[in-house]
Amino acid sequence: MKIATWNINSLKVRLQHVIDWLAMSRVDVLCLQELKLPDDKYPRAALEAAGYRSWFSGQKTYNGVAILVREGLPVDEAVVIRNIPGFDDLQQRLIAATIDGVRVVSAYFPNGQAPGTDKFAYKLSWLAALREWVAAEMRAHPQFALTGDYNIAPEDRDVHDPQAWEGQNLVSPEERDAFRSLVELGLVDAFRCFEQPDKSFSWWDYRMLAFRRNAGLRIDHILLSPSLAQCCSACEIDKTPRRWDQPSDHAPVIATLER
DNA sequence: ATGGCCGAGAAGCTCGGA
Repeated sequence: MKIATWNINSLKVRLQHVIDWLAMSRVDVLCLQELKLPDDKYPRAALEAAGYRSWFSGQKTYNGVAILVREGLPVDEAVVIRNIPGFDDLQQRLIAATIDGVRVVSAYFPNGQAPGTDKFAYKLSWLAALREWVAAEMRAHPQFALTGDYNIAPEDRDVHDPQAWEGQNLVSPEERDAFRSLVELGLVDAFRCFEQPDKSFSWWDYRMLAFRRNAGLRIDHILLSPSLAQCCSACEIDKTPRRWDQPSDHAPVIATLER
């Protein structure tokens, strides 16, 4: 089973990219973030024509997440969850589904703007609620994958210029502590299970020719429960669609599970 | 030189993103 996560920064603009990338990557599950469209504008039919069924939680203008599942894979409709249970939130940032026995989460973590702001406080409270829910969810689902745009670069090697970024949003100690607290639940960063090129990133600013200079951050992640980590044979960032015309600023991350 | 680029939605601008 191949699972991928991709922040597409508007599904309306990037629909053809998603369809083209599904055709070339042949992933079984694709988690999307930043749909930026309401449920009634979701392009369900076009994605079904491409061979994928969708579960989604949309929102006008901002946020919005989806899980695309290749036709033929069984999905337990009864246990699809939208948003973090018990965390009252108008922003649509999380959806979870059980696909062929694997609990998969597509999450769009808050950006946080800057340490000290209200948005940063919201990010930390969202992260705390996520941690509590994930702890319970892992007990119920031994095969568990937490994928998405974390908006956290967990270590300095995930940052193109750690000195310039020190203390800033996305790399601050509070955010990295929250990331570590997820790892302490037993989750494994699939990308770091394998040899990777230096300066591997998943996001590059649209400005300053950042992609050409590889001035990026690794903020999109696939964290796996121990039993899934054990059967993970590969994890990579696919920079191909970042080179296409009118790209998303993020590249997809793919994990391969031998199951 | 702390802005540059995008997308969305309301209007030729502001907000949010990371």
